Amino acid sequence: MARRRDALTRPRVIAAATAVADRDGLTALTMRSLASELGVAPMAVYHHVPNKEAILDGVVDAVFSEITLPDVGGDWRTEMRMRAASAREVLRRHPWAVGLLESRAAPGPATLTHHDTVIAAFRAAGFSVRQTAHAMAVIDSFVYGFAVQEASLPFDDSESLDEVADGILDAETAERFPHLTELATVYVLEPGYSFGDEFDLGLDLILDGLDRLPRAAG
Amino acid sequence: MARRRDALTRPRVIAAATAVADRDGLTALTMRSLASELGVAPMAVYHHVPNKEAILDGVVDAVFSEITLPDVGGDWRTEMRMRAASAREVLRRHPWAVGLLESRAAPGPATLTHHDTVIAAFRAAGFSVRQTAHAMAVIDSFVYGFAVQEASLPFDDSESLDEVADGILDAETAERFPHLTELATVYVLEPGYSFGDEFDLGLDLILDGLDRLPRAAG
DNA sequence: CGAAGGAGCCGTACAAAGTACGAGCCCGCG
DNA sequence: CGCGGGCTCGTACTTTGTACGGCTCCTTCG
Repeated sequence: MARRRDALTRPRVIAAATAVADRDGLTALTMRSLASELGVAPMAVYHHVPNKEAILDGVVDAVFSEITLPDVGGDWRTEMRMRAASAREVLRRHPWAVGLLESRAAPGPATLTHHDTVIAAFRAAGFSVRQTAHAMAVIDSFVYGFAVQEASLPFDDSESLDEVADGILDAETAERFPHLTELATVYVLEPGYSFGDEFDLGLDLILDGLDRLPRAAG
Repeated sequence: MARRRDALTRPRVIAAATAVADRDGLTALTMRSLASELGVAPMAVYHHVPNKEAILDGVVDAVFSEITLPDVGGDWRTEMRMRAASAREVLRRHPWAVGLLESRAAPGPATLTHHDTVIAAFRAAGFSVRQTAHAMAVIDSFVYGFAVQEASLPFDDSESLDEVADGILDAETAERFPHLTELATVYVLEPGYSFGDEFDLGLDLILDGLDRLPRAAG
């Protein structure tokens, strides 16, 4: 099929789009920058993809494919903790992907595979269909929402957030938002704090809650 | 200050932007459509706002201001349930807002007020600073993530999702994703199902988990 | 009451981005 | 060796954000 060397393909287009978004941000991902990344003229891309929307769909699905799938039949808490951690890591590697999720209705094959496998893992652990739906809704909401918050953090985790705080927490602000200021100064701004740690705390809280549900088999 | 009648103001600009986004979607919110909504020439807007980014910042803050604040000193579970429900409802009214959250680093005054009040409510209920941070991280992640998922649903909740399902769940798909198909057919596609119900379930699970934390005073 | 000044508004124009259209090129097959 | 068609490209049109400078009308002060 590949007539000439290094022929363009849909996967190569998607991969290049991901690379550009990772490197320069989602807004920098234009048909022209993408073509440049591929070493090709802008219009060449359109023979492998109908439009930019399709590229974004493909990119989201590619991101999903990076998430490690749970082992069906393994301990569900272990597997789900692993999957959630992997999802968070992937979404941290591609922060722009979270914003894309919201606008994409049609899931791709990797996304469907992901969900199917997760459902299988829950069912194998004795969760009822209904419980599985509940469990996935909570966990996925938490993971996505956490990713949204991480993406909107103005610093790159444990970077000099003092500077950032200084910009926001001036004297007047501190007076108007005393509780926010307290939280920031006595906790968030302490050395060693990492918002990322909240992920494990929250996830454990949710997994504990799910563990408490009455279940058929263990 | 308002020299002529119906003078443009920053709040009016933000409100009009919100209206356009609600009515026609975020992509339809352009400087030109916004100006048209205001009955004004495109460039007129720039005398009240430095650029489009500032409008989006303002819109996000305006959305936050719509969320009902918790009553500091009230029962924290009741208050937080109410706040979360309000937040979800607001984000359902403005589905495009979720995607904006991710790209906006600088919080506006309404956003700061919101967070400050929530912190105050937790602290008043006996949560330590650290526990408050944990609690907010879980709850907010859940709420945002749930909103993301709701926004990406291809149907308007309890609309004819049979049609949508028919499009996705053809014979081949059903074979490749058996667990997904099972979940869909025996639960999601049953009459009376609403993804929104998962919100209350998940929220209760989280609030239960928070309730189990050792706390100073009630 | 009139002139000055500035605030608010607008018309024009340009750069960047998505993409339609049709021509050119190059490969494998006959 | 020639041909057909898939891949690529150049050009150009539309839409969007926004810089620049002019116009207009209210407010203020003499």
